[in-house]
This record gives sequence, C-alpha cells and structure tokens, in this order.
Amino acid sequence: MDKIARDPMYRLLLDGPPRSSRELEQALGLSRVTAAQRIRALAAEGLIVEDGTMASGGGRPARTWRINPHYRNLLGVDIGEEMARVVLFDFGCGVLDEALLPVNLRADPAETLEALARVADRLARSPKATAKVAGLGMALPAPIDYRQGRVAKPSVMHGWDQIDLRALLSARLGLPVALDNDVNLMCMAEQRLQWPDARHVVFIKAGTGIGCGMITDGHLLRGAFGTSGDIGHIQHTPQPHQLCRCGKEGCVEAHAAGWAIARDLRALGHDCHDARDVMQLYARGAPECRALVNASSRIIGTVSADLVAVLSPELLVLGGTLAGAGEAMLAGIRERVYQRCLPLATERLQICLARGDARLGTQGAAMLVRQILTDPR
Amino acid sequence: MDKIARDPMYRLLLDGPPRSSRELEQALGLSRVTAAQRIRALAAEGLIVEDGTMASGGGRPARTWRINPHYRNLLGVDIGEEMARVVLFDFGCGVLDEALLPVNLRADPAETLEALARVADRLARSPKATAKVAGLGMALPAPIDYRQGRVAKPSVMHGWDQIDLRALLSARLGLPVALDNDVNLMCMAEQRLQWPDARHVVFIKAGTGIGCGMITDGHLLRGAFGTSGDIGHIQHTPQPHQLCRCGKEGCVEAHAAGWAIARDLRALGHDCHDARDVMQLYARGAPECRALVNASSRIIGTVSADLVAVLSPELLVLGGTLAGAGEAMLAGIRERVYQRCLPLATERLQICLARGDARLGTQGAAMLVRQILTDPR
DNA sequence: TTACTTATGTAAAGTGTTTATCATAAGAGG
DNA sequence: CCTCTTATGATAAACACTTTACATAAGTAA
Repeated sequence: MDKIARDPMYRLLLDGPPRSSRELEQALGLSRVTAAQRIRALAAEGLIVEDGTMASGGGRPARTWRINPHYRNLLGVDIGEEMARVVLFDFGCGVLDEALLPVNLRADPAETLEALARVADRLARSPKATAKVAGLGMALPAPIDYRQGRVAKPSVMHGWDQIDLRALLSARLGLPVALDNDVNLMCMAEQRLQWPDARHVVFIKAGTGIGCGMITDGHLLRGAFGTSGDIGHIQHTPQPHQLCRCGKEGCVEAHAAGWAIARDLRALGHDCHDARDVMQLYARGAPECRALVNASSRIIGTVSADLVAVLSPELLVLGGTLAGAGEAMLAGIRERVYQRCLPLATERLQICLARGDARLGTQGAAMLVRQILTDPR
Repeated sequence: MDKIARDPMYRLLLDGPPRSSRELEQALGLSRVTAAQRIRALAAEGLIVEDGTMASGGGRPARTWRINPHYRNLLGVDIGEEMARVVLFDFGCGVLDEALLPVNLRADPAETLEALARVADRLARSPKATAKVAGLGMALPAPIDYRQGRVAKPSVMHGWDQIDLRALLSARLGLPVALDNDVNLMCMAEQRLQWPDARHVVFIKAGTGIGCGMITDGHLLRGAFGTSGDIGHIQHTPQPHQLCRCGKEGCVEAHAAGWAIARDLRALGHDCHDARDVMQLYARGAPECRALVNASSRIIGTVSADLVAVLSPELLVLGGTLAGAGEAMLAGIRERVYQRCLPLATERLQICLARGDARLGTQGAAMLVRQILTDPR
C-alpha cells in the first residue's frame, strides 16, 4: 500500500469519526501548516474526502474530513465450525457483497482454502465492488500465532496446525493477508465500530465454543504467545463434571458452550447439534432449552465476574450465537458479576449485548488487514 | 525536571542496559549525526556517563553509555498494613538510605502523612544522599485512582478515601509526588529490574492480603478505573466458606491470604496476627502452619491458572511475604496451573519467585515518579 | 608492521516542520 | 450592514533531522 496511506493522520480518520483540520492538528501535535499540507496530500490521493461542516461556534464553521470508503475494498473471511462467511467491504468496513459457504474443518485444509479463495476471487470481481481489493483478513476459531500467521495447537481444526496459512493464501490470491483468532477480531470490530470511546473492553463470545477478547488501553491484548482469552477451558468447579472436547473435565465450555447445551438437549431427545440449533429451540420456547441457556448464562457470568475483578473494564460485551438469547443471557451474567465483584469494579461497568451483527468476525478481519496495510510502523 | 531529561534517548537508557551510540541510534530510528548530538547533550548535562566499551568485532569497539545514577535522587514510600518503608534511591533505583516507621491505617491520615513527610525530609538530607531529590513515589495497599492521585474505596484504610494525597504531600514536601497501588508498583519494579525482556508478566503478591499486577505488551495494566488485579476477592468455590474482611463470603483472601492463615493459626492456639507471623511459624517448621501454607498455595494456584488462561503471560512471578515460603508456595501454584491450563498456554510459561527484595514496592514507587518526571509526553 | 574493520567526528546540502505574519473566508450577533 | 469570531490559505525565516562525504580513532588479523 502507498506510503501516504501510512500517514498517522489517515489512521486517525480510519479509526475515529470525521474531524476538522484543527482537530487533526491537535490530535497529532502538528502545526497548522503541516496539518493542512498533509490533508491536501491525502485528499489529492483520494484517501479522504470532505465530510461537511461542524456547528459554528460564533465563527466560520470548520470543515470536517472523513475517509473515502471507495479508496480500496477489503475482503473479510470468518471461518466458523460449520460455515465460512466471506464479505466484501469498502474501506470504511461497510458491507458491499457477501457469500456463505459450508466448511468441514476435519477435511484437508488445502481444499477448504481453495474453496475460500475461489469465493474471494469472485467477490473481488463482484459488480458491487467499488474499488480494487487491497487485502484479505481471516478470522479462525482457533489459537493463532499472530506473528507467524499460523494456527497453533487448535482444539478443533487439527489438520490446520502449523500450516503457513498466510503465505499460502497470499500467494494464491496475490493479496496481503492477515490472520487472527475470531474472538479477538470480533472484539476489535465491536469496540472500534460500536464503542470507539471505550478503552477497556472485555468481549465474550458464547457460541458453539466460548472465548473472550480483551482490549486494554485501546489495544487488543494477545498475550505473550497470541493465545490469550481462553476462558472456555477454565475449570468450573460445581459437580458433576462433564468431559470437555479438550480432554479435560469440568471446563466452562463443557457446561456452558453451545455444543454442551446441544449435547444435553440431545440427551433429552431433541435433534440439536450446535449453538444455532440451540437458539432455534430457544426461540420456539422449549422449556428445557430455556433452563439450560439460563444455567449457561450463570456459568459464563461466573467467569465474567473473575474477568471484571482482574481487568476492571468499563464495558463487558456479550456476542456469539448464544447472545441471541438476549436479555436472558445478560441477566445471568449480571447476576453473577454484581454478586461476586466489589462495587468499585462494577459501579461504572456496562454489561450489554454486542451491537454488531453476524458479520462482526469478518469486519474485524477486514479491519486487521487494513490496520496492517496502513500501519505507519 | 529539565526538558532534556525527557529525551526518549534518556528514557531508553533509564529502562534498559547501557547502550552504544549505534544501538541508541537504531532503537530510536535516528541518524548517526543526531544520535551523537543528543548523546553529547545528555552527557554535557550530566544525565549520562560513559560506561565502558563493548567487545570488538574486528574493528574499533563501541563505547557504551549509561545513566548517571547521581544525577538526582528519588524517594520511594511503601505503606504496608503495619509498617511503612521509606527509601532514598539514586536515579538508577540503587538504595542509598532507608527508614522504617510504624503506621496505623485506622488513625487519622494527616498524622501518618506528617510522620512520613518528616522521615522523607530527613532522608533527603541524609549524608548518604548523592544529589538533590527529584520526586517521591508512594505505594499504597489500596485501589488507587491513578489519574486523581487518590485512594478509591479501600477495603483497609477507610479514612484515606478520596483525600487528595498527591496534592497534600506534594505541597508539604515541595516535590513532585506520584501514587499507585503497591502491587502494581511491585509488578513494575520486578519486571523492569529483573525481567526486562518479558513483555507479558503476571505478578502475584501474597502477603497479608492478595492481589496481582499485570504487564501486557510491556505496559502496566491499570484497567478503566485504575483498580485492576483484584484477585483477592474472586470467589473460591470449595466449601465451607469463610467470611472475608470485605464482607462477602468465600473470597480467595478469606482462605489463602496471610490474615486468613493467621486467623486459622490463632484458632489452633498460636500467637499469630499477620503474614510476617505466619512466615516465622513456617520457618520454625510448625506442621499446622505448613499445611495451611500449602493449602493457600493451591488456592492461589487456582486463581493463577485462570490468569494464565486469560492473559497468556510468559512469566508468572510470586512476591509478597508468603513468597518467603519459597518452593512450597511455587509447588502449589505450579500444580494447579499445569493441571488446569492447556499446554499451549503453559509450555513456554515460567513460574518463579520474585527476585526483588522487601524494597520492591518502594523501588516501583521511585520508578513511577521517575517515569513521570522523564516522560517525553 | 600493514590491511581491514568498525566506531566516531565534522561539515555541507537537502527535507520537512514550526513559528510568525498577513490575508481571506464564512459563520453569529447586533 | 458592520463587527466579532473562528477557520483557512499563503509565505518566509528559523529550526531540527537526515543524508552524504570525508577524516580520524581504535580495535583485529595477517
């Protein structure tokens, strides 16, 4: 990507709302002359466009600038345990076109990658595209060695371990490619797009599996090995313990994840295999399902309380398929958090549902490549 | 503090080992000319001095530069639940002089502050002082609103709530003053001084109370309200629950903290009131004490396992008075962490005792003021 | 010793930023 | 309509940093 796209001023407009010349100047600590000069340069290259004017405060109103969404397009891929979603975005992460395809994570990754690449190619040439594609981001339901661009010791998708996914996809598509864990990316997208002022956020994804992403001081927390947020396999002490798919007993996932609820519903005679099926039953009002979802929410609430005590975020967001149960899930989480945490940590804490839709993972993926492509280093 | 002391180059030498001109140049992305010019300026002001020469690699060996420890002195204060420690440091955080004084956190804070100020004044004029004092840092056993420089809703030291400690002390002493939670500061000192290369560290302080500090990506994690790391009041589920001094039941502290062990030892007829007494009994080999310490270590290990799963640090350090039990404490923590965490999170994790001594809190406090005084902004 | 290597010092020319000054543009309020 | 206020544009001098080039310093290896 062009050198000019790495201007910190452009990054500021990518991440935040439209700003006036003066606001940019102050945010970056530049002089008025330099700020104006850079704005001109960015506008001349088509990276930013005028947005409008601010309210006048007794003088000439300031013009505001925003990014030009048609400067480039981006591709975002979110690989789920059953389906993959591929979305074509404009440079402001607005949706242009979209495709779903079934995936089998137990199959040969090469086949899946090829299928994804074909869909990506097709979307890049979509009539709805507004510019050429600058890069592709991918969200995966597995721990990602972020530096290496590889899956690292996944609990699902074993066949993908240590394959150089980034290099393979990048070579196949002729595009810059970035990878990260799906929960991290959902967390990033939710915070940046919906809660841009929150600097300390915990995002809990409750779907077929359970995981969390954390933003501290505005930065995604990846941990020393890029494998943070593994709350699904924290031990949940109440007996009797269930066997987890990770091989241990008593993990949070084994009691509260979509797959565990589906397992329990199957034992009760329902035809139910993943978080989506659970939510269908839930919507139909099956009482056993409601009870299991409520129990799950309290277990997730227990872990949430620990996260709140340790990290002291200002915002706890619940996303993932099980968040479809809405207030019922929130109630259980709030119950445990307020019961277990000190007022100091909870009095200014917001607990709410993710505002982003099912495309959150792909949006985060697109934002990740965009971030890398526009990183001033 | 002088403008020149805020040079990023100086910060690099403050935080790291001595470096050569070329290393500084590369670390800061400067040209050789500019780097040399700034080095000259720093040396001329007496902020840095020549350290020696590096091994020659076939050519002229590079001179290395280090900070001049006698540029300024610093005061560090660590207020414990029974005693306060005041230490006079040189600018490299080397100990010059030291004093202990008893404190009563239930008494009027004004008296305690005045007593501390008198000791601080005396140390500043100590014959062992090598320069004038540039600032004072203070570590407190309470949640600190870091921005405001105040204690926020403490569980001990209630009388201190919302007093503008920073302003009071600063006015009394005529010095810049900085405050933070004692565990945060111990964490920072331990990481910066003992493990400078570790970027993701969890520091657990097990003393009369229990808390943790976290460093992620090299930065201290303070949370949205400066109150992170409250692991002492996470619920510990095994029955029967003990009443905690926070008013809830079943907190980790109520089962594993120094005060809880002392309580149990008193019930067994020992004369034991705080973590220090517990360690004395432990050193004498009292079997009930050993058993209680072992149990405590496993409870702390349970919480540690959750922290490791969530944050995926490369290093977990145990400090505080109970760390005096050494390998016995580590064993319980390791047992639980390795039992409960996935190999992915533990295979490269180090778990060890703090290398810093009882002055860790004061050192962190001194580093904090120093950091603020030399912050390039 | 000589040749080679790496570190460091100095000066000149070029680039980008800041400060200062003056001028113009576009709103609000009387 | 005029005045006040704030935003923006243009320009020049001052400043900081970089690049380049050349010279010197202080080691190693033969």
